[in-house]
Amino acid sequence: MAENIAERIADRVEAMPPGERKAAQALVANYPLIGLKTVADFAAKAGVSAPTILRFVSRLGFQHYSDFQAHLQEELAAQLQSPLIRSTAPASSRESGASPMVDASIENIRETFRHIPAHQIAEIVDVLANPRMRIMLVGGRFTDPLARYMAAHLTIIRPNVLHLAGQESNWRDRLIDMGKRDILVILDIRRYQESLVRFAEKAGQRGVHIILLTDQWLSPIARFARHVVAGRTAVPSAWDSSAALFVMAETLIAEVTRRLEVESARRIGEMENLRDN
Amino acid sequence: MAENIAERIADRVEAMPPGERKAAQALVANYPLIGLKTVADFAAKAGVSAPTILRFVSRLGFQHYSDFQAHLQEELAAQLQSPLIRSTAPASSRESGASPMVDASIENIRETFRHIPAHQIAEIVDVLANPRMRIMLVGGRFTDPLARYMAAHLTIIRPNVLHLAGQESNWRDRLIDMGKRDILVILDIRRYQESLVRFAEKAGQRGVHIILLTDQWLSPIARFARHVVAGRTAVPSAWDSSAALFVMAETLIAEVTRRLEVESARRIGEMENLRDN
DNA sequence: CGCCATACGTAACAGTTATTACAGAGACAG
DNA sequence: CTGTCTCTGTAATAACTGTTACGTATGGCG
Repeated sequence: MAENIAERIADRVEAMPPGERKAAQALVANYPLIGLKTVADFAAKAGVSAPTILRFVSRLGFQHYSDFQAHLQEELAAQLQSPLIRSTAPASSRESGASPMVDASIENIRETFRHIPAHQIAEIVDVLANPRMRIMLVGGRFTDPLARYMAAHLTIIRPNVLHLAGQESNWRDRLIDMGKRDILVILDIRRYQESLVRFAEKAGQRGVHIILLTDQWLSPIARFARHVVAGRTAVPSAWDSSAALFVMAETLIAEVTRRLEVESARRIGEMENLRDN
Repeated sequence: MAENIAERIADRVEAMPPGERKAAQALVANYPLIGLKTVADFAAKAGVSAPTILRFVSRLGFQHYSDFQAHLQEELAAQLQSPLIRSTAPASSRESGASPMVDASIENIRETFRHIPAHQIAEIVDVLANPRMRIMLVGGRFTDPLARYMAAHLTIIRPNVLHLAGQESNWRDRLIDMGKRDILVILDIRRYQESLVRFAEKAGQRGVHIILLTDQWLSPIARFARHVVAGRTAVPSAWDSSAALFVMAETLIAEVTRRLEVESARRIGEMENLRDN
């Protein structure tokens, strides 16, 4: 379905009459641009008539010339999106330039991932991908949105995902139900919130598997956590940046999704069924 | 004459009226493919009418839309023919080591900011830093946490910041109080949520100043928005990445904070007083 | 040599497109 | 508030585009 048009041509070019073969040659010769022009232009370039072009695209499986063009455009779009293609770019603005804020964020992301061994991420993913464990997520004042972000994705691909929202008292009472089969993902950066620390401590005592995402100075929660991920947060701003932790969150989400591919596919299918009714 | 159209846009975008500026944004956001489609398609993507598109290309120095398209095609042809890009890729020499996910995220951030002129960010900051305007923030399924993140910061440095949480019906009823003195910050990436579009449309009709953070394919809300920021989202994952938009959010927060430095310092002082009692 | 099937182009048609003129909406100075 | 100027969308139009039907040419086979 999503196959390349160039390949499709190569497959069928032998079975084509001479005129259409000329069309095929002209198309691959300067692929794919003439395919985006009008039928008349295409025909002139190929040295055939317009109807021959239409018969050609019809043989490729497209009912309308516009379908054919749409397909070519999609291919082009995918190709242009791959980041490495940027010859027309002003090369100067490349290395830095954007803004100190952006440069610092990128540097933070790089540094954060350089200091984290791959096996540590793998271990966390193992834990998060275990469907028999219940996942709870909570964050501080500014990091709670990141917890929500993770929860929004995880809850789609696996069961038993819960974001602890609202007031501290709300989730403190949940402690009584928590135990060794629970995972607690905590996000906490400066200034560390006492309420979170207390909560984490009690959860740790009950055997909850704590995964902490924090900054490079390490929240005191690190003492109770089984896994600690430290992200760089320094940027030229009055605030600390959570960008590195955000990318970390997305990375974890992506990996867990990959791990649960089969299970989650079925799960998503069921969800869409439920939505249709 | 043989200059790049993207550069030509960057030169003249400041002198353009708002509608044509939206056209410029839409074109730069996914350059250059929408420029190769029909005027009507281009107009729909940009959220303006067809004549505005024609005035836009006219301002770029093209007498006919077809001239404009021809120029774009030549650029594309030159770009596609130069094979140096992929082979001499400098990204490998640079330590790309981390992971494809991280590399893609960094590249997305770079690309996003490269496509956004500095004055556009400045304009948005101007609006957000106006204390007489009320700011409301809302997001879609996965982007709502970003709205929360922005709200959490903005609400500290200035008054009248409100995150629209929960069900659609909750905020739809707020429309009646909304008008020209309101700013609505909307985050919306694929797959765009109908409820958000409807909400934005009605808000736009009431004169609300809409700032849209979306992906490179532009949410349909772009039609109603006064400011559109398009972030790259493609990563090697089953999900789209909001990392670029996250950095954009942090950048906006940082800039607004800087702008309001004096006012917010007093405000923060008062807040701490209130907390101590 | 004659018949048939396939391939191709010409020409007409219908739908779509770019383009233009015009009027309403909005911003701004007086 | 009033007039003016800029900007923008609506609607009509003229050019063009894709598409189809049809006739001609060509090559193979009896």
